[in-house]
Amino acid sequence: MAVYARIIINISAEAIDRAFTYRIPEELRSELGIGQRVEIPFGSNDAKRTGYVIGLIDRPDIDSARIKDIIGLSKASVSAKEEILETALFMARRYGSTLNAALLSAIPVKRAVRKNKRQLDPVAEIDRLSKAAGNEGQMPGQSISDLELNFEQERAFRGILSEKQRPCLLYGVTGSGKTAIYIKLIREALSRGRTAIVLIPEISLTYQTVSLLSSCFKDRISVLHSRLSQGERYEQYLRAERGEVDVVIGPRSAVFTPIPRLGLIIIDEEHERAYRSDSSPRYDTREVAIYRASHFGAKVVLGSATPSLESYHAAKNGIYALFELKSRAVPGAVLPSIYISDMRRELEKGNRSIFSEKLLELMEDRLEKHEQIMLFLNRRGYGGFVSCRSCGHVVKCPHCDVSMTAHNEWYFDRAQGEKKALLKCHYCGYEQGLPKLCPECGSRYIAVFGTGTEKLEQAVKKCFPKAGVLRMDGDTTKRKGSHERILADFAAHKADILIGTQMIVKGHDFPKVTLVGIVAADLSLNSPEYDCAERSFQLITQAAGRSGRADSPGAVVIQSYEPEHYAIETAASSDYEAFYEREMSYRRLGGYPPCVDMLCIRLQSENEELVERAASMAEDHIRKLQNKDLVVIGPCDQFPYKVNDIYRKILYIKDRPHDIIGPYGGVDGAAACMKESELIRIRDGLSRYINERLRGRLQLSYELL
DNA sequence: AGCACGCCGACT
DNA sequence: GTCGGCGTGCTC
Repeated sequence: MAVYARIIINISAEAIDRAFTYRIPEELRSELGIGQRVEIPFGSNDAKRTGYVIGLIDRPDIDSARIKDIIGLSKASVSAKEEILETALFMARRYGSTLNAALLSAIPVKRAVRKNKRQLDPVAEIDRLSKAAGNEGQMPGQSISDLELNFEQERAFRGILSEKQRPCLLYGVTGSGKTAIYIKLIREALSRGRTAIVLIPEISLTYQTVSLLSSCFKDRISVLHSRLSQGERYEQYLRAERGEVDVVIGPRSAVFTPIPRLGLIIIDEEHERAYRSDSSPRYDTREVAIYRASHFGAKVVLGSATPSLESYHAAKNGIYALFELKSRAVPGAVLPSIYISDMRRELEKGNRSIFSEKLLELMEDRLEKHEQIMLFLNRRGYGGFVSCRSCGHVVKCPHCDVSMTAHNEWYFDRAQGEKKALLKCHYCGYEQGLPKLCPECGSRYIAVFGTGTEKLEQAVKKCFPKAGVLRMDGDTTKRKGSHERILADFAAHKADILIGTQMIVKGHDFPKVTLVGIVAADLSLNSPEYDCAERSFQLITQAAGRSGRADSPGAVVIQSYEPEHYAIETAASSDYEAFYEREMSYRRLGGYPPCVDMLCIRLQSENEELVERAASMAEDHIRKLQNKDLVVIGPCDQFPYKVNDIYRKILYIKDRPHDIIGPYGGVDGAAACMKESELIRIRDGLSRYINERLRGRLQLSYELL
């Protein structure tokens, strides 16, 4: 019986980011196991701390006189299954976080469920919400009891089953019935006595999938909602651990569910950004899922209508197995006809409105036929920015390095005792009134430029006064339940036109929608990220995919000032393959992922001088490594440079371009080991180097792209 | 992270 | 002469 335990202390600091050895008291020796949470004395004053047991040993590995005794098991004892523990340790390695931070994100903290609060059964809750949204948990034309797959679906299903080793990428056009395949796969896993995890980018945006799955697997399912309290979440975690459920649905954190006999992980809408964690450890859920699955005998299925370049690239190189669905599942449903409106031409023709002639014409037609319309504009608020036409001054947020956005609401200016139009900062929420005079030059010619959803709504109401209009964006969905309310009303055809941002394009299925207008397709086309074309392509394709999902044919109008851009052209012709080729050649040329591995180091501090010095030190240090395979880019300002009075710098390090990529590229992950060790080397040296020279509040984080 | 040890400036 | 500044190093 082991006498000593290797323990990670619950402090997230690099300096103590390693295991410490403690003696296990006699009475604990039989019950103590790997993954358990214990209390231990730490430091010169023997402060009581918690820690996780990550290993058991018989002989001391240091001078035994220095070894202290474990105090006991922690009361908030959530013991991690070895599977979860190993996955966490992998994350620390791969993403350069501390071991403790990795454990914290993989293991929930025990919290009591508040008893006075009405306890919601998450499944019932989803059912209720999806009923409210008018989706009776059914896909049009397909009932659940006799889930029949068409030829393509059947072929993909069989193919995935017979793939024993590799992760499977299921690439199926919008409306092709990927969910039906998921259900069949889950049933198959259950029939073998195995369990499944279904990952979705965000519960509230995927009622469709959730309600369909929950009606199929009734009481053996657990849904991890973002609205669950920590206690409720913990309870679901325990249910899974005790083997009371067979299927867990949830956002990225659900990949850590300690469900026994895991046989299948499905990642729906695989390309979504939400699968990357935005705080340390900045893990990529897809990689974590693949790690867990491949080490513990489960299968991974990634599904998307617009696969990420990484995944498609991996599939093309045989690292993933590829399965395609090229047609829509509902008999008679076809992909929509797509029109591009060149807004420069519209201007030439004297059309200065928000709508192109084509869009206007089709809107009239649909309203007449009593069909529904969705208008997508990726900017909330009334307008874009506020600027002075006389001197060019732009009103900026005092706390962030971004322009303020005008809103169609009143703001009461207490200092001047008058009502003004509201200006909001979309990064920190700061509000102020629209100045009457330019604060810079005093001119009266201060005006709002650009168009947001509020202005679009105004324009629609003016053009079609009889049409029912709903708007769904960050501002109209702030209150709890308003999200569902809007969707339910639209599904019940209480409105003809739904205007909205990103959130209306994801996974909704409104059979009566036969027209989708993409009002400003190039809004995000020229943002400064290397993958902005990919994101635009995905957004346009997903938005277009909302049209004509049932048997009446749909249309899509894409409005753009840059219609010859390949992301728009290929999205319009629904040609993913062409987009992929163009985008890959650009990534190859520019040396961007997935053609190279890229490490992104973010530095932030309230002290501007500090970030700047730290950033140039970081650069200095990496250059000194003299590794010819590493290319340093930057440091440069992160966009926005300042958010909430915190200054942000970013540094990119590219690894030598190589063709075989992907973390678990090789079956044994040889490629990954090289990358991980390089990351650790950079990280270790880096923080020591910076800390030697600088003191003060500086945050460093790492992301691997 | 937190704490002790240690070596230089202005103070009861 | 001592109190206290925080730079440095260690924690099983």
